[in-house]
Amino acid sequence: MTIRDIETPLAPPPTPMGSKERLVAAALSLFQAKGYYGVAISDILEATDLPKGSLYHHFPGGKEELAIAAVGFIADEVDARLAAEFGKNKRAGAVLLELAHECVIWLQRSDYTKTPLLGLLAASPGESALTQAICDAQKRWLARFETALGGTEAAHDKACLALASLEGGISLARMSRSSDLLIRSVTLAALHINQR
Amino acid sequence: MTIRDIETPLAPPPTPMGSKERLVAAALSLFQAKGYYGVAISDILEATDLPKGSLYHHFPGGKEELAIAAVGFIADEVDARLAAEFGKNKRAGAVLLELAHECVIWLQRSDYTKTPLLGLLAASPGESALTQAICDAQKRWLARFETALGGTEAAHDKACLALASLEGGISLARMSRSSDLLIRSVTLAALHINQR
DNA sequence: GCCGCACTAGACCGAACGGTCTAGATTCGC
DNA sequence: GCGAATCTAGACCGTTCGGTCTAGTGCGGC
Repeated sequence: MTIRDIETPLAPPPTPMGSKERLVAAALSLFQAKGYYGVAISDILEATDLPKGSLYHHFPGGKEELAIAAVGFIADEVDARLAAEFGKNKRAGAVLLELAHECVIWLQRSDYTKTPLLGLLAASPGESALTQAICDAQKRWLARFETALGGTEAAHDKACLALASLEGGISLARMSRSSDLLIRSVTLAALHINQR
Repeated sequence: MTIRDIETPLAPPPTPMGSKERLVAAALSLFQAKGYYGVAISDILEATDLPKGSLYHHFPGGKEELAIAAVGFIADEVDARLAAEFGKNKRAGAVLLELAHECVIWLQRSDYTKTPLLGLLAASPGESALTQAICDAQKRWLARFETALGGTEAAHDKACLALASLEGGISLARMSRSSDLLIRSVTLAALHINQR
């Protein structure tokens, strides 16, 4: 695993990443693969080829602060993506499908080791700031779907189904090492969401 | 955390559990809360009040073998439950809802620290026997839904949606510390599944 | 030139990790 | 009653963990 394996979903970095950005990118990638406890600081340092001093300079809060930054990064990334897609007046089901297809690509690229969104990061210390950050990210994504679907009570339900089928589908896909189950569950969910 | 906090979903143990069963039960409960890497052997021993010698006597393969046993336990438990429910000729949507409601109870009982099914255990060493065991469990549950839904291609799709919405919904619920999102996504999925 | 600051570099620390091993207790067939 | 098998008990081991700390490096303004 080197820093080159880590790609931001859209917009490959035009400027060479600084140490801080590289740490966040590597941390995100590793956490998505093995969860919070499964990743050692030394793993992250190895992936970035940076010494310990750099990490604790940029993230005095250590592992948890870095993890929170990683969550914030992916949260922003996906949120911006959702905003852009919905801005084109796309139907919610179509946006969900698009997001799912991108997740499939990530899954395949990582040989089904990485969980694209936040799934595995949920294996984190309970009641911590990290858990809160993950929760916030999910709330933001949920809200995007909800407002795009009209903001009604039914829209809320549909948004829940969208996100749940996506996260759940990713989990099933990663375990079975095949994107099939993810595609199936998400397309069916998209179908239902697009109905009025 | 004591052994008393751990409850099998149905059938509270009539006979006092032996050391081996207690280890499996405690391990399952802890793994569901913090994932594979998040649980130390010492945590399990503390929860069961058993010495290390006992663990390595019953599970010479150590942590991973114990985790596999825990996965097998919950897999059988849920599988048997599904078989029983489907045996009553219940509609798949109704069975899904029932399972979800049981998950809600577990979530609430654990104050949203435990992930009822296998979600968090997915944070496990890739390519291991443990990952395989998790995958097998999910395959079995999926097959139950699939055959109950008629065994067609559409049935397969619906089964995927059922499991994905359940696992995904659990994840959302745990993070938000509220069963609301789980209920919403699962009821919507159940609705769709019951349609022909 | 040179001072100050942001950052790199990695030795070092105590604690906790998973796992091994030997000694003792208990239970069982006979 | 007794010996073997099963299980409990916990000291012990080497490794790795997250985190601290001091020394050094490079680059900016002045």
